[in-house]
Amino acid sequence: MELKSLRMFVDLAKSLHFGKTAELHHVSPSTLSRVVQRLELELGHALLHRDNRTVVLSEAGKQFYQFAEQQLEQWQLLQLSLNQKQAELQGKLHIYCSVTAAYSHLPPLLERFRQQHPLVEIMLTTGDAADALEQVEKQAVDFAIAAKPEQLSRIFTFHHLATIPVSIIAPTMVCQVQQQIQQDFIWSEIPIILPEYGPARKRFEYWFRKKQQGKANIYATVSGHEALVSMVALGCGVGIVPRVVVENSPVKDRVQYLENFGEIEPIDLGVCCLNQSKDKPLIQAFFEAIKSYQSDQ
Amino acid sequence: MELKSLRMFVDLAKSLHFGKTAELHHVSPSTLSRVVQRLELELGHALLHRDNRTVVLSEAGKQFYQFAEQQLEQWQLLQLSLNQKQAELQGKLHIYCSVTAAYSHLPPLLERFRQQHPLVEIMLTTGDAADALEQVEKQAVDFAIAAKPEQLSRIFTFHHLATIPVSIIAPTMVCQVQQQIQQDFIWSEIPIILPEYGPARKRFEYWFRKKQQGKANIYATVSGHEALVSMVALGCGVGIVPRVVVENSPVKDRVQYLENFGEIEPIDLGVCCLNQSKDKPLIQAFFEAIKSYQSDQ
DNA sequence: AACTGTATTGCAAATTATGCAACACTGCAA
DNA sequence: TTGCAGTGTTGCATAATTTGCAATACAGTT
Repeated sequence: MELKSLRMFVDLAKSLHFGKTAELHHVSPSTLSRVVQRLELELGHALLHRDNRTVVLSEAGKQFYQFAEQQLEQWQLLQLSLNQKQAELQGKLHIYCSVTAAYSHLPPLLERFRQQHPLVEIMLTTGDAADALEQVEKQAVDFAIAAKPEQLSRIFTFHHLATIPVSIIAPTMVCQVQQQIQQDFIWSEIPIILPEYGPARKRFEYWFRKKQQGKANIYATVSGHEALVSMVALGCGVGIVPRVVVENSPVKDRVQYLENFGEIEPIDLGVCCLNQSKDKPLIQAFFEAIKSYQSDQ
Repeated sequence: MELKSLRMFVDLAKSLHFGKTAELHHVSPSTLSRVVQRLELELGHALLHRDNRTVVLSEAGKQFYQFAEQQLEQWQLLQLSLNQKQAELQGKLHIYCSVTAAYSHLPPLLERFRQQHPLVEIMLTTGDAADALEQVEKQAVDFAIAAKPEQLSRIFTFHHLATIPVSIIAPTMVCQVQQQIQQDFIWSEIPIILPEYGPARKRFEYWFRKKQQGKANIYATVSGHEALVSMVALGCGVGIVPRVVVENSPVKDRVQYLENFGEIEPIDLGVCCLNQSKDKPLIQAFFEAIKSYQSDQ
């Protein structure tokens, strides 16, 4: 006996019309017919007397109607009570993430969390995505939005948020680099800009090694994907970054994606905290907000 | 949110042990784990704090526990109330069925019905199964347990009970008939005993016509499948009857089934009443008892 | 380090729910 | 009497969900 079924029955009891009630609940009349039949089976009594012309509540149906309204009301009271208790939660939450994630993935999660916990103060530190796990480990922050490394230490709890494609990008402006990629594409001659370390860099190294194209011509290593995009846009070289960083960059029109260079494994982006932290009320509440948000997608 | 899920949660809240509670409810621990997770998703709050060693109720879990117990109690009160009202139902119910059905199919249905409606008086008329629909149509009875004819008139409501195989039977005693069927099996020479009319007879006629074996040597036609079985047992001929009649006959050891003579369509046995009668409280109650019984099988 | 017991999860299989389309049916109009 | 309109039901194929096996993760104990 689902709450959804109870809501349908309550509305049917008021309208006494299968078609209209079905439409109200965005189901087909045949579905509503079966929902009612299942309720009747579970209860062991007919709830309605009906044929193709008339629908009336039976005596059992009248009692069940009251029961159903009561359940739905108690459910709402329970949720109100729980949400109010949650709203009472106070304190400060330290979050670390990249600039891009601060634009792309954090806002809806924060909105959901703050809806439920308006009294909790958020302190956000942004920086290089590759530093995220270290920040968590040092307990400089409560949790971070981070890319999952190949081998995640067992001291962390990781909750998946999104799968992020990684791409190789080049400048769109006319420059030596662009000429190089449009003519003879010799990888070992093209200046490459890499992150200092982190999942994107590891992917590039792995990918380049697979290509077996000699030594990479590393022009620069930068701290932070966003800076990397800027350098590529300026014509300094080609680079490898998560797509979402490009999409959220003010210079996204000045870079282009290089396609057809084989598969680069996407990044598993998620929320990451220490195992020992996950039972802390604030962190637990945040994880619940994430799950609640994700189950509504 | 199913009542079953609530019951599981309530027991889990008491035992704080997934394995034991799963066993109590005859499900696997993985199922229980998921049931709880679905409740948590639906509620938007964690109900338990747990790892592989400890399970404790969260604050939300404590409130939900009270909510769940309340729902289950109210559900029981509702059912008690409805069943008590049903028990108040009085009157007389006239039922017609064959002798065999009176032994084979009616008892559990009557038991279920009388559990729920002890004050209702039952009047049972037994007779030839082929007369069942006529008795209903004449309103000599309220309903009958009958075989569904090929074309059921639209004035009847029919509720399926069982699918009854139909068989050809012969005597086991040493006699002329048995010698005939063991030697040259010439159908047109074997004495055949048929019901006067009804679904079994129609099936035989259809089946024999398909066999294209000349004119049937009809030795006798009898009123009632039970009498037919007796005559076959006495060596008077072979006959065609629903298997269940044989199974409930005192002379069942004196007849044998003739196999490998092609498919005979089984009988669709059910409860049958007039459309205009089905909303009568007593008849409606009986149909509800049937459905309740059937859903417990 | 190995073991034990417990809760969780990937995944294939089983089960249930859904909606389309057809059906059954009744009241009404022609 | 026939045809139509509107309504609720049902067979069945498909989609969605649930279940349990087996593997996994993990913490406490030895």
